Amino acid sequence: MNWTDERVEKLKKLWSEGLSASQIAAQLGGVSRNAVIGKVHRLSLPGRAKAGGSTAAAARPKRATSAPRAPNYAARSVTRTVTRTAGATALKEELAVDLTIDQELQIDRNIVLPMSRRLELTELTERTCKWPIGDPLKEEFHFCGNDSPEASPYCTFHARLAYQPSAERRRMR
DNA sequence: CCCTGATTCGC
DNA sequence: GCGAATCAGG
Repeated sequence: MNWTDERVEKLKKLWSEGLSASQIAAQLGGVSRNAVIGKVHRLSLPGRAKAGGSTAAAARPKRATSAPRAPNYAARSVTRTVTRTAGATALKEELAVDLTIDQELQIDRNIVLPMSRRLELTELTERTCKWPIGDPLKEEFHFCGNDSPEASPYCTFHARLAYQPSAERRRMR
């Protein structure tokens, strides 16, 4: 694979967006993360903020200091709205999620869903969350990609959604 | 062990 | 210029 103008342009774009070298390599295809890093240097693109940082640390949105969680021992349901733009149309998706106590969600302000690494199908590995996000027919479709423990197909968050016992069953217990 | 970027150096 | 090997780090 050679560095066509197109590929270089894509590299620049993704790098500036804070994707890791390996993620960029996976999206470009046909190159290793070393190749990407090497190219980044040759282009003398700005490096990452701190050396040896982990997952797109520079681009990771910093979370506001967490607000105190309401001490509520009953399960409750929360509806939240996610807005995204598709073309000129703003779509709204509503997710109703059953919350139990001490779920590591932030009910805080806007940041409701755990950040995802927005991995492409080809970027998934044995230990990345394979929870699909978005419409498979659309460009922005991706997978969660967060760490999935113990060869689980999902991260801890999505495993709870995937394997959520029915409300009935929970009441029985 | 998993991952990250940085550097070196033979090609 | 390229990128695998290696290094340094979380």
